[in-house]
Amino acid sequence: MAKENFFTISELASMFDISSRTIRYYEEIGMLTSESRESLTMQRSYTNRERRRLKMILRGKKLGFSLQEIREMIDLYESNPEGEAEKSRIIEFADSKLKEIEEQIMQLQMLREDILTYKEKYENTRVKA
Amino acid sequence: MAKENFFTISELASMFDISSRTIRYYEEIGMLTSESRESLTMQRSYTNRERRRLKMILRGKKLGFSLQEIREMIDLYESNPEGEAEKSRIIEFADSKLKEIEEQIMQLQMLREDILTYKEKYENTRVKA
DNA sequence: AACTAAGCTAACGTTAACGTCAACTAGGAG
DNA sequence: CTCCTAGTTGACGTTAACGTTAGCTTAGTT
Repeated sequence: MAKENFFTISELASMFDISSRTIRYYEEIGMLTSESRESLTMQRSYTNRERRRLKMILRGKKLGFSLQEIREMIDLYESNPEGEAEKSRIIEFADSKLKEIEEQIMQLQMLREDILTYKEKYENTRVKA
Repeated sequence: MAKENFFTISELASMFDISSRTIRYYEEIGMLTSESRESLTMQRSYTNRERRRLKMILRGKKLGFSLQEIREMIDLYESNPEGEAEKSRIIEFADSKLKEIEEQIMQLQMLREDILTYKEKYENTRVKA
């Protein structure tokens, strides 16, 4: 019943308004994997799975994280902890990321307040001439 | 009555745990200005004014903005609009930045939720062996 | 058959944001 | 006076994240 959703590289690229080169680069550094290539044409093809992964990557970028940091967060999503040690290591990592994110949210809210303040200052300012 | 607060470059650097080179670089690209140099020794000196500016710059960086974007936002704080046209241009810029920031906050909150979800998933997972 | 569009690999180019290093100077400590 | 520390100006080096170009293949069109 699964819809046969396969995308070419340029289709996937235009979905997110990025270049094909960017997608190949993400694969190059192991952040994205293409389905097993058609062994004849060597063309990459993507499914919704990769589309979601790419979406996560781009969200991370918009938030100011490096590709390396994003990779670690995605690994978090996909990791399957073997043993209690790894499990708690993962949970610790998640907690530290959560703290970081909450701090970032706070800072953004402060920045927002600052800009609002200055904006209002201008709005109430009589302009010369 | 103003306290005589003058900092050397390395003092200012260590306040924020950055290098002197970074501060010189910010001056190089015109994001930071040092007080009129001692014309003899050519040494830079900074006041609380520059300290605040630097703090804003570093906050912007932590939030993922480029130095160029940060410069524009700081210009916003310091601009003194000449004429109605510029005034409304500035207000429009502020509004667009505010939208961007609010969007970013939303995305961060979603990311936070995602990580929380995955974290709980792991916490409730029995680990093999 | 000839052409065009889309994809591929390999490799070099580019920009932002500094790091690093060399060669110099000014100000104290001993 | 000598040495050490901290500062200065170039200028070249570095890394992440792609952009760009060349040379090749395959698939579909006229």
